[in-house]
Amino acid sequence: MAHLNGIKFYKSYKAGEPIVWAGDEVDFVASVVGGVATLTQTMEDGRRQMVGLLLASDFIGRPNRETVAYDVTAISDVTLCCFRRKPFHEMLVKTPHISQRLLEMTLDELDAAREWMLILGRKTAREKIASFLSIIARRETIAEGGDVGTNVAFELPLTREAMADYLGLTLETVSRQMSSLKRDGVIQLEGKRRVVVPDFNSLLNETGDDSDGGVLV
Amino acid sequence: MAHLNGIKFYKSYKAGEPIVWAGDEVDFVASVVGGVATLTQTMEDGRRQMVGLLLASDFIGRPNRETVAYDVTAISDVTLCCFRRKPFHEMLVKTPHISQRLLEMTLDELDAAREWMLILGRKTAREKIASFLSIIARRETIAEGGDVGTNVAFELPLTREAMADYLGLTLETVSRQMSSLKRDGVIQLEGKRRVVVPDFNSLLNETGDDSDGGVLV
DNA sequence: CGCTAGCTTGACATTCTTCAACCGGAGTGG
DNA sequence: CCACTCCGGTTGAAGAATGTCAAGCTAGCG
Repeated sequence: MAHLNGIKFYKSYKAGEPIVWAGDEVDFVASVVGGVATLTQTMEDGRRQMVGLLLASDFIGRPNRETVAYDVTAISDVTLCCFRRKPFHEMLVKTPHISQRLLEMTLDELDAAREWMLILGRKTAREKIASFLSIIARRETIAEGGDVGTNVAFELPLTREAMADYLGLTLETVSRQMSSLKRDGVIQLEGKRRVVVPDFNSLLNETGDDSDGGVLV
Repeated sequence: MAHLNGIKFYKSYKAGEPIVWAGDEVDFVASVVGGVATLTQTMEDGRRQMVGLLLASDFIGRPNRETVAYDVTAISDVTLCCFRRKPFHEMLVKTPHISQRLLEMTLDELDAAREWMLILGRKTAREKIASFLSIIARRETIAEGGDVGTNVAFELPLTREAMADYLGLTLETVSRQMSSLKRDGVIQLEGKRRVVVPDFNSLLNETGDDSDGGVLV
């Protein structure tokens, strides 16, 4: 573990700055220290789908691959803790503990991707927004070591457009559904970005997910 | 590796048979030997999204988890090679090589899931079908050690309904788009399940993906 | 003070779903 | 042997959800 410290270095990016483009060769892997970054795929005609939302402690890159498959973009000011790929990979081979940890993290991401697939493939626009909000609420409050009680408030890390790319919607639809949830008293907005959830369960009811299965671990 | 053989056993399932239900406790992990199985998520009201399509050599289960997060269903006659979870997990700890291999496989699955997310979130029905067909064509022909030349033919492992669950569509839309691709000469159908692709590039053109980026590794 | 970026809202167009009818082949039982 | 039925699939017509285009709003900033 101490050896890990020997090969690490930090990089910072301003909000909006690209970190790497799909197809780029990158000689490091990294872990997010602070800020928010996104993984996105773009089609020729400009349609875009977010495929990863990276918050603190999330991992970027494949130990074994030289190139990156997705655009990685800093969406707020971001700091990365980077490791040169080669020494990192060697260490991975020597330190089974780390590769097991990495496996666990990857399996978690895979689970998240699969939940995301359900959202993209089968949920209505309103359910998509509600699901997104509850996911963010969970991640934010868990990051703060808090519990998801009845009264939750948090800051959206994404613009409406980025939310649209996350959810496979247009930004107009996102905006309309946010307004609709607000009209119906499910959420309150303080400014454009701060969301207050007076009753978290009523938000969960809007997600379309198995109700009260969410004991909120 | 020899030790692995000591703890393995085989199980078989008939087409249509459930292998495990989401939430079940399962004391083994497994690898698909033959046949096709699916991972699906179901919402209360019956909406269903496939989140994994398991062909030969694909892996089922999490080394560290007792319960399973998705419904696993045999969609053709399936044979699994199973390992009791505990000994498997112990072996994972002792044999770093295996956990690295598993990490690679999981990262591949994550990449596949992300490609899938683009399909679900941003592609039109026609593009979804074309993408699905080209994915299956690749997997089938690669499995047979073949190359994806100009003239490709393969058997669909899924019913129209299962394709719909894969692509986030209704089965009617799947059927219509299959007919449309056939009318336009992109594919030919022999019976309901066998697909002939006279010109693979023209199928790729319909996927919406970056053209000719697909050098078909 | 006016501009711009991010957002909201409206009117209209499009895509996909929903509901319904129908088709054909494979079993199945009388 | 022949109707019958069931399953998977196809097709049509109508409706709903979401996308598209366009206008306008607000806050922050040069």
